Order: sequence, then C-alpha cells, then structure tokens
Amino acid sequence: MTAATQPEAAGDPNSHRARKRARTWTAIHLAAAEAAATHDRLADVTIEAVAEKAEISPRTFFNYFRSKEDAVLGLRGAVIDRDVAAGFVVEPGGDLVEKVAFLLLAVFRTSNHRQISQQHYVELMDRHPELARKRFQHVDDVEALVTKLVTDKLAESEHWRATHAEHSAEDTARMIVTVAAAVMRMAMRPILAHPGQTEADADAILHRTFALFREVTHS
Amino acid sequence: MTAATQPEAAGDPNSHRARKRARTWTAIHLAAAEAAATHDRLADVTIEAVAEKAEISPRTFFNYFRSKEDAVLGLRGAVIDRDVAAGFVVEPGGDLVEKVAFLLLAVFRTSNHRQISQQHYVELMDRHPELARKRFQHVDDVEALVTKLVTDKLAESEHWRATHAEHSAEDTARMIVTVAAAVMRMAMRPILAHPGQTEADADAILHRTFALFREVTHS
DNA sequence: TTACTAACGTGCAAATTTGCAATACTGTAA
DNA sequence: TTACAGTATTGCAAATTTGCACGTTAGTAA
Repeated sequence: MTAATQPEAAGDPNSHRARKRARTWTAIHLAAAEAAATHDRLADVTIEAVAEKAEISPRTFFNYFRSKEDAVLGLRGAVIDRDVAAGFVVEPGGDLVEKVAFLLLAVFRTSNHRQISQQHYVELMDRHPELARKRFQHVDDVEALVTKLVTDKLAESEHWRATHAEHSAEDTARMIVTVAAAVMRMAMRPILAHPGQTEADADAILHRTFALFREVTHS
Repeated sequence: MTAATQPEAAGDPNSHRARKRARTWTAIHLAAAEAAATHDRLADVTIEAVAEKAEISPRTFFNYFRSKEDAVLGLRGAVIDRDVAAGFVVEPGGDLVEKVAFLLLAVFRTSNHRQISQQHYVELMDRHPELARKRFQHVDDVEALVTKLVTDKLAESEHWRATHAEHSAEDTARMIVTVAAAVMRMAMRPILAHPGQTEADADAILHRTFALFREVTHS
C-alpha cells in the first residue's frame, strides 16, 4: 500500500466528511510540493513544517501519507478502476505480457492524484532523486494488486486453462506481471523525462520499449 | 547499497583491524538472529538490546548494518567477485538474459554472509515476513551493480556492437538485467522454500523458472 | 431531536535512523 | 619510540514513523 492508513476510504464521496478529507489531503500535498520546490535538500523540508502549513498536526500527516515523498508526489493507495478491470480479458491471440503492461500503466496513472502541473512535477523529481525512487517503489504496490487481478482472470479463463495445464494460475500471473512491470519500469524513465506529454506519447514509448524487450528475449 | 556505512571496507583483510571488524560484524549478526528467533514480533527486538548483546553502542550498530533486518539476515554490501565478473562474456549464441540471471544469482549468493544454518534462516523468514521483504529489496542493489557490469561488457563486445546498432549499450543492459532480475526474483520463492538445498538444486529451479518465462513471453 | 456508532484528529511515548563532532585506536614511517 | 594519518566508536540531537488512547465530530437510525 502506498497510501497511509488513509482514514477508511469513505463511503459516500460527496459527504461533508469526504470533501473535507479531500481538502485536507490536497492541502498537505500542496504544502509539501511547495516546500520541496523551495528547498535544496528534501531533508530540510520537515513534516512539522508541512503539517503546520496545512494546518494539521504532525500526527495527522501520517494519517494521510506514508512519507514526505508520497505527500510531495501526491501518491495515494493504488486501486484498480472498475472499468479498467472489466476491460482486461484473457483471450486467444495478443501478447498477454504487453496487455498487462498497459494495465499496469493505467492503474499507475489513476493512483496519482497530484494537483501540480506535470512540468512542476518533473522538475521536483529532477531536483530530488528520492522522489523518483519513491515513484518507482510505488510500482511494487501496483504490482501486487494487478497480480491478484490477473490470477483471477486466468483462473476463470476457459481458453487459458485448456492450453496451460502445467503451471498454476498464480505462478503464471506472477511471472507475467513481474515481467510486464519490469518493462513498464524501464519505459517510465523516458516517459517521465519529457514534460509536456500526452497519454498517447506515453503509450508510444511503452510500445517502443516492448520492441527492445522482444529483441532482447526472442534471441 | 545494502550494507551500511560499513567502516571503509578495509584494505588488508588479514589485519588486526579487519579481523576485529569481522568479529564485531558476526557478533551483531548472531545477536540479532537469536533475538529474532526468540521473539514473536520483530518489532519487539530493539536495536538497543541487540547492540547490548553484541557489546557495542546502538550508534555503532548502524555503522555495520542499515537496519535490524539486514543484521538478522547477515546482508552486506553487494560486490561482484573478480572471477565471476571475468567469467561473464558476451558472445554469439546462448541466451544473454539467462546468463545474466545466473550472474545475478551468483552475486546474490556472495553478498550474503550469514553465520546461521539455512534451516534456521528459512525459519526466521517464515516467522517474520519483513525479513523476506528485505531480502527481495536486496536484489535491487545487486541489480544496479550488475547493470553496470553488463553495460561495460556490451560496450566492449565487437560481436554485440556489430549486431545491435539501434539501442545504446546502457539501455540494452538495463533491459536485460531488469528482465533477468524479474525471473530471478520469481525463482527465489521456491529456492528459499526448501531448506536443505544445494546450489545445483537452486540452479535447476532457476532453469525451470526460465521455462515458464519463455512460455509466457514467446507466445 | 436524540442517541448511537464509526471515523477522525490529536497528544504522547518509544523506536528507528542520520548527521555531526569528539574521542580513541591502529598501522606506519620517521 | 614518537608522531601522524586514517579509521572506528561513541554520544548527542533532530527527524521520521508507529502504536495506543482519548476526545470530537459526522452520519444514521429510532
């Protein structure tokens, strides 16, 4: 889980409570991002200062974010969107690994709720390498989620069961997701490097990364 | 780096100094391992207690190990053995990814200097999941090291340069190592699961894991 | 409205982790 | 031996992070 204890996720997203939580979340995130932008070393940005600017107690900071870095980046717990999950199907034809990589990318995108511009965002990661590291770590969390989804989908797929008796659905899913995540992680580098990017650009980069992947593996 | 500030690595490994450091290192490691074995939650094992048993100050603990977990497992900074590095050659024929996976395994092995039995070791990881997590993280450190080696080897390989003009040596190396590490990580699970294992057993598991990998990717 | 429950915010205490500076120790070369 | 340089060990202080317990507030059902 990337997100912190995250006050019970809330039921009704329009309740007074949920809106207040969202406001507090954004306040902390923006306070952290600004502080990160105005200090040379991230170590000089203290939780205490961020909490004060967001008008909460330091203890409460950790109810919203696991760490300073998460707060700066605006990362929250990864969740697979209902539609995205439904759109992922195991069927004959098509590269499953590639499909999963795009699934990962989609989940990764929805787990980032930053309120700052991509430009600003990239500058921050540029200035503070710790941030980039955290962002990569975040992929691990997403991986676990997606592995579960893929395991289920494989298990309920007639087509797959008919053709792959030797390995368990879970082992296969783990392998697919691990490899897909590896490729995704590689693609992230150039994706993040270019500020003004559309999702299509990112997709293109991921496709190109896959070309390298195939070249390396299908030798 | 998995290892801590690790008092300057030492020049002469037979000096009074180096031997004393080794003794201290082992003392801390064993103290931590024993403490981990006798507590239900790793959180109840305090650095203070471990340091006391090893007869050093808590501050010194961190000169030897980055964390409690590293101390329990006996992990130290990954280094590529001279011979292992020399034995790795880029040449026509043979699966480079697979070769790198075994290289990773080799480096991984030499970076673990635990003084407790494999049996005991596995039991500890079984009891404390945090330990297993740390051990996996350690692969990241090894990855960085190996990526550098592979980059250099690719760059100086006539054969490779002749056949792969489109991608830089570094990009290619990164991809190869990332994928190999993914497969290795997968293989680690069953490798660790069976206590009384020879290196040959582990190799066999890695080979079998590769079979699954190929099945998944060469679809 | 009232009363109940779950969620939230907070203070406090303990543990982890790092930087810095002071002190002690080891190996070496004069 | 003595002096010197480089390492090691340590204490101290600050920041991060988590668990626990307490009081407050928001949603809900009677």
